[in-house]
Amino acid sequence: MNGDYRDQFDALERSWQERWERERLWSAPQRPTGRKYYALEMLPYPSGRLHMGHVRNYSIGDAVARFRRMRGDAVLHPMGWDSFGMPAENAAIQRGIPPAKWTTDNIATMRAQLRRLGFGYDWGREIAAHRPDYYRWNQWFFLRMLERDLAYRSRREVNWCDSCKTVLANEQVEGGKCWRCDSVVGKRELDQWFLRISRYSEELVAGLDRLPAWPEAVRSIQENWIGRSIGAIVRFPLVAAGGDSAADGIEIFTTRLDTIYGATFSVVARGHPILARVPAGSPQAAALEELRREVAARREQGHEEETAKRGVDTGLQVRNPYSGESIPLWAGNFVLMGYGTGAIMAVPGHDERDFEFATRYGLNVRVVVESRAGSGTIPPRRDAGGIPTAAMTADGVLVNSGPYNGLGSATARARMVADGAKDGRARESIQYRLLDWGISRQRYWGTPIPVLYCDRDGVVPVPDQDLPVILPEDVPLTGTGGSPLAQSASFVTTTCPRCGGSARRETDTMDTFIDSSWYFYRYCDARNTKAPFDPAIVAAWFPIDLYIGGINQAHLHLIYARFFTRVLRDLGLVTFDEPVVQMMCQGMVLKGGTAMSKSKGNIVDPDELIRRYGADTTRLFTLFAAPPEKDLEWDDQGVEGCFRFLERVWRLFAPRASALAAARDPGPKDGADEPRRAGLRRKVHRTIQKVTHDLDRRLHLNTPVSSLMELLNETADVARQERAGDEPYLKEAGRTLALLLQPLAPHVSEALWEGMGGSTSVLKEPWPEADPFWLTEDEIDLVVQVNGRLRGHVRVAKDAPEADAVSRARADARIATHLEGKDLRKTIYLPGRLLNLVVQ
RNA sequence: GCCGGGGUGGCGAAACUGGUAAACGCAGGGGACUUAAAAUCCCCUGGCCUUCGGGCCAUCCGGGUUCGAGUCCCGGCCCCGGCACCA
Repeated sequence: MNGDYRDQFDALERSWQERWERERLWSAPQRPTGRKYYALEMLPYPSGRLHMGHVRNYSIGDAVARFRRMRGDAVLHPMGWDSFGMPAENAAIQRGIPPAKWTTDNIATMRAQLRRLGFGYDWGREIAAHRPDYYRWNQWFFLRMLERDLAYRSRREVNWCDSCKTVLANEQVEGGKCWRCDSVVGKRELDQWFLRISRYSEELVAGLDRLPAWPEAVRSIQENWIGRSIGAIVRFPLVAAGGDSAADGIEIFTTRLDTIYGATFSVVARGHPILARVPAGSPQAAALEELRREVAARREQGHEEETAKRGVDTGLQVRNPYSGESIPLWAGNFVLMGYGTGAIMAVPGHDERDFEFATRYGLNVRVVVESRAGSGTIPPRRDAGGIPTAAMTADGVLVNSGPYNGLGSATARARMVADGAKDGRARESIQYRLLDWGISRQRYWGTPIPVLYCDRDGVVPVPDQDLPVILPEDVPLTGTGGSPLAQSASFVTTTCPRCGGSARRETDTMDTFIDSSWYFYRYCDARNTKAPFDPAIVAAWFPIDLYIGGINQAHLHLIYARFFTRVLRDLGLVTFDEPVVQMMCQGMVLKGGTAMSKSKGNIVDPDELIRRYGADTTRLFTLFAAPPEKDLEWDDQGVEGCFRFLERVWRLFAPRASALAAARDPGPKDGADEPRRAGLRRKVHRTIQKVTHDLDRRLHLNTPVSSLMELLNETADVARQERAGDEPYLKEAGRTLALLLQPLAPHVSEALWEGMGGSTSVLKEPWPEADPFWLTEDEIDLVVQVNGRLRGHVRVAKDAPEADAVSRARADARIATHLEGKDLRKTIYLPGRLLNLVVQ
């Protein structure tokens, strides 16, 4: 250990990386015995090269993994590749590189980058989604879901990205645009495979309350996304020509049953089955057809829903089962077939949308809820003729509501649904915004969906023993649309396992979010060829103690992962509901105030940083510059600062390393009577305490770096005036620094440790423990306040009686001036901390 | 509009459960070393006033609770994120 840090960090880092791998230090046991820790970071898509977001994510995870390792936990810290997806296919289309080659080349590059950063992964558990030994289990899970009616085929309107030529799940449409290519998403009606995530809506939303160590933002996003509404379904019978209630009718969903006496019309979605009752050839039928055509055309082009509400009077009438009144039935563009029952009762007096619609078409507005006196809600605004000019949407007191007059809204809702339930008019209902997960993709680079179509037997699942259905390689990729697999005759043509006749394979592939919905289980038992994993091994490693990734996955991957876990539970493969105990969402890495991107030209290249400063500096800066969950503004000079810190560590300890290695360790209370040595020892032990607390309980990674900088500064102060006999104390400081640095700058940590006599990797050393003796002092500087304002300090014993502290304070000249001529009314005394003198 | 998260020096940020606001770092200023520069090392750096002892004002704004509030409560402003014809 000598020479300049600058000249040797590269060789030093590489040699320790080799040593970690040679000694297999990150190889986790097949099954942990004793305390375990599963540290997981979101697996990367192999896009080509690592970006700073990856570096930040993985630096945080590696710091925690190294810390836990030194604390003695069996640590599982795996890495893998989310390697199915469209960029690979686009590379093939644009540059003629086979997707598999593009993908494996990128993986090789990025794996080398991860190694060069020194991240401690158990590479023996590496997985890649595009490999048949992984995706066969996607197929296996799909078949299990098919058996349980959790996977089903349905024709419905789906999101269509015309640029990506594929269907998108709702979760993958952001603000009406494709999450991947940002082009406008339209609607198409297609036959698709769906996973019945809606069966778990209630569980998924209720389970959020049992995730206290998840960020509030993630829970809130998921809650909004699932969108639970409590209300009632009410049956409105159709009014027959003669005025009687007909046998059929419509069901509406409402959260405001208390306003039902104000329903002056009803509106159904343009695809509602009741519209079959509109007489063919009637003017209403023609108008309806016109509405459908217009809306469909606009939607296909990606104009989501129009802002203007439009509708057609169907000429049909339905009967309000509470008031008995007959009201007109309309079809409207703003009612969605996919939510609730596809039909609403319209209460324009108390609902803004209904009011807008009623105003446009001159329909009646009736007030049935008045604001409660003194409630602070605004009463319905009315024009001179007493006609409301806006909807009053707040709860209040019922009027014009027959037997329910005078009741509060909440009471009325409860009573009305109970009354309705008795005679079948209404029933309580909870609706969710969350729709089933459409997983069919008309693309090549994904998991083949393991079903086939037989003319005789219909949809036939591929038998388990025929898995995996291998993704064929002889497929022309043109990007012109349609499922590429349909072009491979040898793939499509097969025989039906039931009748032996000819059959066609499904040519769509699975959404790649399937791949990442269960990969964290596979890590536990990554080479299992008989099953996706051994439940006993998963039981030993789970749950994931800490999962780190971007918050942009909150309503995507993080919901799918929770859904899959529940499916696995129902399959008997796991015994818990939630896979992740603690979730951390790291902030973005910005430069110049915006996210790094090629188009903005503000990219910082990890390789360049490693070349100039090394992995330790790169990691240290990403940890130091901001707390993990906040966005990090890149600062080239800040990076220099972190490099300087490591240089200073080196300069302080390298020249004296062998002397310190030879020095004895200080005894428990050695140096206690010498202020500079005692001061240094106190700093050492306080630093241990602070760093441990921040890493263990708070997961703050920026403050430990600060603490270690402080320790270095104080050690340097002592060393500057070094005296004979200081070696044991400098040794303690240096060795402690080496140990505490391991999670943050592991290579320097190892070199320091070795230089000062360590014979093994720091990873095998126990995490240091603070000695309580050095955490307290007998005499302390007591803070003295007068009326809550700092006026000075007095030196007293740490447990001095109050009277002593007060008399010492009075004796202080400065404090005394603030007490002069005033009465001491009260004293607040916290021994060892603070004295507040309240005077008047 | 609804839901969530935030506003602390020139900048990134500290401040554990209410107890010395601004630790640590960056930038800036001054000094040492040097023929010089770089590097390194040391000191200073929230604002205003000062008789150089210190005093006053400061954590988005306005109130409140408290001996004491960046931290707790009420009201408001601004920024960021999510959802948004969801009945």
